[in-house]
Amino acid sequence: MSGRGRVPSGQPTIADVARHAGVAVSTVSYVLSGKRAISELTRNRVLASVRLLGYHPNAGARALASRRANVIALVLPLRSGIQVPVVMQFATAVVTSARRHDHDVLLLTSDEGPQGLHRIAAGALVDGVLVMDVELHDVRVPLLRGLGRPSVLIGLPADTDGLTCVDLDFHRAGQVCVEHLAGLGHRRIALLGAPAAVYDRGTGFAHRTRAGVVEAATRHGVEAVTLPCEENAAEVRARVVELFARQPELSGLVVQNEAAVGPVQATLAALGRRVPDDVSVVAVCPDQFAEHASPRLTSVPVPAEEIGRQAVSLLMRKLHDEPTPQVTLLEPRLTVRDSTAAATGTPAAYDGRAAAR
Amino acid sequence: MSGRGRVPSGQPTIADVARHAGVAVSTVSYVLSGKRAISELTRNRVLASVRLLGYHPNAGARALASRRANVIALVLPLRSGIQVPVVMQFATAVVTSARRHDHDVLLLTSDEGPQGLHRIAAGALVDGVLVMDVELHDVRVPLLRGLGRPSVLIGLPADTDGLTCVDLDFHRAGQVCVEHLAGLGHRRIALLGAPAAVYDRGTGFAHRTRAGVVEAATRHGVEAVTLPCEENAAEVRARVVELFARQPELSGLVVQNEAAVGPVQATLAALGRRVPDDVSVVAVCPDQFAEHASPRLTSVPVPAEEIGRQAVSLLMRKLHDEPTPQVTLLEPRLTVRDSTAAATGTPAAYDGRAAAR
DNA sequence: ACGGTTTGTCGAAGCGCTTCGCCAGCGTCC
DNA sequence: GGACGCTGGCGAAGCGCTTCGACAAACCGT
Repeated sequence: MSGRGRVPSGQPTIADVARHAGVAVSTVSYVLSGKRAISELTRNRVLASVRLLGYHPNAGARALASRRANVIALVLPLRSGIQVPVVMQFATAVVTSARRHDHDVLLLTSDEGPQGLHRIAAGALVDGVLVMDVELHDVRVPLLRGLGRPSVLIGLPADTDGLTCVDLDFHRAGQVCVEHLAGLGHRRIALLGAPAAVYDRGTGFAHRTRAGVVEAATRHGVEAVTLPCEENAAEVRARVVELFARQPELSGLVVQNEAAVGPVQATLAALGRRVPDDVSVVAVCPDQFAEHASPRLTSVPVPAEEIGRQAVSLLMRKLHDEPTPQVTLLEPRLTVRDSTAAATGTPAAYDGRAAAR
Repeated sequence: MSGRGRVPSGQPTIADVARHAGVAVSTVSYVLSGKRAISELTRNRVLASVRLLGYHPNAGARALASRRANVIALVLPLRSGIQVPVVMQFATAVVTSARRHDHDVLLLTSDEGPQGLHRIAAGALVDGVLVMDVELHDVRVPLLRGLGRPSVLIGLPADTDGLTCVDLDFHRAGQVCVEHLAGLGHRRIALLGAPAAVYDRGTGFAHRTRAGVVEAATRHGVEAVTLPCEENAAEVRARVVELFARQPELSGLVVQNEAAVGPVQATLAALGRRVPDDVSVVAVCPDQFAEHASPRLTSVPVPAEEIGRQAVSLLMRKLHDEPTPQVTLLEPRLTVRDSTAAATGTPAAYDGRAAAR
């Protein structure tokens, strides 16, 4: 009379495997998790049954019983001024790394905002959270602190206390670009940066790069101008023209704006300035992009893949209650290609007080 | 003596809510799901307790009991020749729509391959699957057919039997571009397409666009050349130069390759061909991209957002066992901007047998 | 030969939720 | 006024898994 009979799911359960292998359910569980010693003989019988029946543990049941979902959340930005290909690279690196740690990735967009994070975490849908594109004073930071689940940030907020953050060392990246140009003898350079909105909302990487550029320029006695730059061709052209109007002797350009790279090259060509003969260009952009430009660009790539991998492994460490550093900054590396060359300008152009500006 | 005492999770459970509201657990459940009538009075008491305690249902428990995870999988490509920004737009549209249907999105990359899909589906981690970038003879298609979970494909495989597919009508898109150019009087045009690899692996959109272009050209008595095109600037330049070598009278260009658009414009400028005075250019690319180019490009955008929304709502329909059409093709729309204009070439150039080729 | 470990396995108690069946109380209709 | 149908609510049985404690059996040293 008890036949309440819900339809069986179709998928074999751990009980089916146990029955088929002639062991207890718990034994199957221990074989699969390896949390207790099981004899070779039993293990093999169980594994054979698993394969034969095509058994896959039910994720919900597992999560419920073990209090671990084996899923992490990835919060991606979808705003303007975002380097789309970098985000994609990053996302795929995260998914791939997470899989290596036997986790899946739940995708969230920033626009669901803080309460999205809360919902996910409180509902135990995910064990931890990866947040990308963190701003200096990000509203999500306080939330993350009290989330009750481990999290790792990509990017550096102003106050990193109690957090775990990973990012490229953009300050150093700015320096590296300048040092490269300075080493080639360039004495008047400019940084063509991200759109103004990106600076305005306090996005760390833009500010840090600019600071690095300015600092290194000062240190090397190089005159440096920094300018934000929108992402449309006309605007880029205007900015470049403006730069050369302000400083005709300009011979080095650092471009941290993927969308601007093409237009910059076009504009320089139109102005009759050859790259790298008259103007050297260093870009902060993905390697692939730099390779495909013409001439191939000397660049400092954002190592999205490595940041992704690092972020995941830091998060895994936190999930296992292991200690993690608060801040992990990756060393930038500059790849020299065909867009930079030694300065040819008259040395007189460098009058010794260039660093003053 | 029963105090086996696992640590309580910290999060309030449905039992806590029930106790606090002075009702049965099932009543709380019914209030929250709305699956049975509950009096206004009780409902309000329960909802108040929910808010007060900050209750969020446990996703795992819910999935286990209801056999629905309220999660869908999104399989994204990470191969070359992929229009990255389109993919991103698409992904965010999917996440946003899914949230509107009270679902979350699990991100998979194609490289985990078929067994990744199987793992996810068999483990009941997701209720349904969205697969992007489907090829004509995609290995995943047979798998999807036997997956036991609903799925929706973005893109059109050769055989759509028993499937549900959404895509832009690329064949029509090809036609629309040609019709626009033909309408402006252009009689010799070319399609600069995706990288050769994309055609080789049988990616539907590339083939369909090309077919549409060829078909419409034939129909309108326009001479059309189609050429694949790699994504680096030097290669693009070579292709464009080649095109004009083969056909000096060329006055219309359809570009279906986002990365090529910039270099195409640069090359045309270098060849002394003005856009749109000498050559009209139509691009198949995101609107944003077309807006940011200079001159602004007449374009047929891939409506990633709408495809994403459609895909999600089709999947939801399948999850509720409602019937869905096998193929949903979205009508392309062409936006005229500044890169196309009436042909100025000598009418003599059109000798009446142009359609022959 | 006998306590004491170790090793391998089992049974059962949940994890937090949904859903089914049941029933008390009411208004309704001949 | 008794049979009937609704409404609103309750209790309990799972969903499929993990994990704890128990416990035979094998193995040890003495």
